[in-house]
Amino acid sequence: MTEGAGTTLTDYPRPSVAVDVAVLTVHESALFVVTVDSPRGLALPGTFLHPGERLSDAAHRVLQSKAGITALQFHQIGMFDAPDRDDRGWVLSMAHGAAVPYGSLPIGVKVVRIEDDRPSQPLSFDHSDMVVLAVEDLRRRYASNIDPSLLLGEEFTLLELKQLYEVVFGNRFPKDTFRRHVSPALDGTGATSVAAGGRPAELYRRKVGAVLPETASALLRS
Amino acid sequence: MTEGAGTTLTDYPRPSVAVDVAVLTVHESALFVVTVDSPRGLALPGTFLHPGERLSDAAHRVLQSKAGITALQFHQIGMFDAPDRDDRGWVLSMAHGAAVPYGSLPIGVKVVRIEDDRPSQPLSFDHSDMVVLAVEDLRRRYASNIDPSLLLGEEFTLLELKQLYEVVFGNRFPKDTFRRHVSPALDGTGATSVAAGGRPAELYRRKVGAVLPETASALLRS
DNA sequence: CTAATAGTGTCTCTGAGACACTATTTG
DNA sequence: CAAATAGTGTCTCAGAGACACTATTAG
Repeated sequence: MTEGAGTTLTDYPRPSVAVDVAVLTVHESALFVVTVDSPRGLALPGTFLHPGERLSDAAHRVLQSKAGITALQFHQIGMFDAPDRDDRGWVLSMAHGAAVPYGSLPIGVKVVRIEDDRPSQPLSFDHSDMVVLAVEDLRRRYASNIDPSLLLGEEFTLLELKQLYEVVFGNRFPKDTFRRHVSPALDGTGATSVAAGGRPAELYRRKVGAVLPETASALLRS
Repeated sequence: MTEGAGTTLTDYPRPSVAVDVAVLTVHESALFVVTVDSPRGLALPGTFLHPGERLSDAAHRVLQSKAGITALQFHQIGMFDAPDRDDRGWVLSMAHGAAVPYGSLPIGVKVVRIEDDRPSQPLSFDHSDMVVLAVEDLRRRYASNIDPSLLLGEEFTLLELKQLYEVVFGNRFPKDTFRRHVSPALDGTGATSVAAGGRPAELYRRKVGAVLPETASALLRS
């Protein structure tokens, strides 16, 4: 690999490498993405990579420091490499996706609604494109596994799960069909949620290692 | 995004950014990946990013210069960022995947067979992991579209397509079931291939914009 | 009781996979 | 003709989606 034959690195000018994170969340039957105010306008939280730092560590660091957010997993969405994408110079940015429960966000965090799979307000740089890709990645992951980002807690009712999936995929699902698609990947605890004016719903847990069948994907993407 | 508030870039040390390419091809009923000899052993073709260069341009450049290969599309597979992954220093590498027909490879190109979804010989650095991800990406793309990398030409018979898919997915498919899954995404030309000891097969073209249904994915991944 | 929500039995109809048949070529 | 490969008609059975019914709570 990688150039020449020696044991020294080339002395080409090197790019700055940044990390931007699209933190998605669900609230009021809609998807939202966390944003911060920057000198260049509304943007995703981002930072430059520190020496020797891992990309996911930088993603973790910037969420903590700029928004007080702790996310469990970061997913590489794509490297944005247009030479003129940042007018401060040559900056490559590794876009990351993450998802956190709305209730875990610190108060004061700015979120932008996602409508028609795009941010409802334009973001700076190429950050809107990053959000689009992050939503696609979220759907791909949610079509294979049950709420892998733990937007719901460890236990949840099937209604809660269905409503979450309806927001993530922007679709409606019949309750019986939805149930039969996802239940093979769930373990029912005996416990029930508190009744909300009707029969109490059973609480379910994700089965360890369970994956949704390909047929579930067909339903979800209608 | 991205640190501080000013209009200047930070003066942190910057990583070298490399591009490595896993060029996959199909030959003798098996998947292969193109490799090059490097001072550190068998490796994927790779190069450092030149100033202002796009990642895909670097991928194109390294294939041309190191192996004489021209690929049509490059897919970002993942950014490999372990700080100690390269003993020459701090080198991030953007792994790319590509696929080219075996017949388009220049003579003398070294290929390594892929067995059980891994290179049959260990590669240097983290390049074996890159190949694993490139194969996954290839399958994801081939499950959604008909031979999107044009490993077959513009026209092909259904037998050729089936054999290609059997290699890519490491599966066998019944000819009639396979046909019924893929034919909605194909246009039949009237023409036929030259007979090979039996009835000549019709030649098909990819329908523009056609995608394979989710159900096809279930068959392919058996 | 009624209202409200949770969960399931069951019917229908599509369509995937299997099998066998027909079609078209070479020798 | 036989042999070989291409392509299709059709049968069966699983299962997805729809509908309606039962179950369990609150008031």
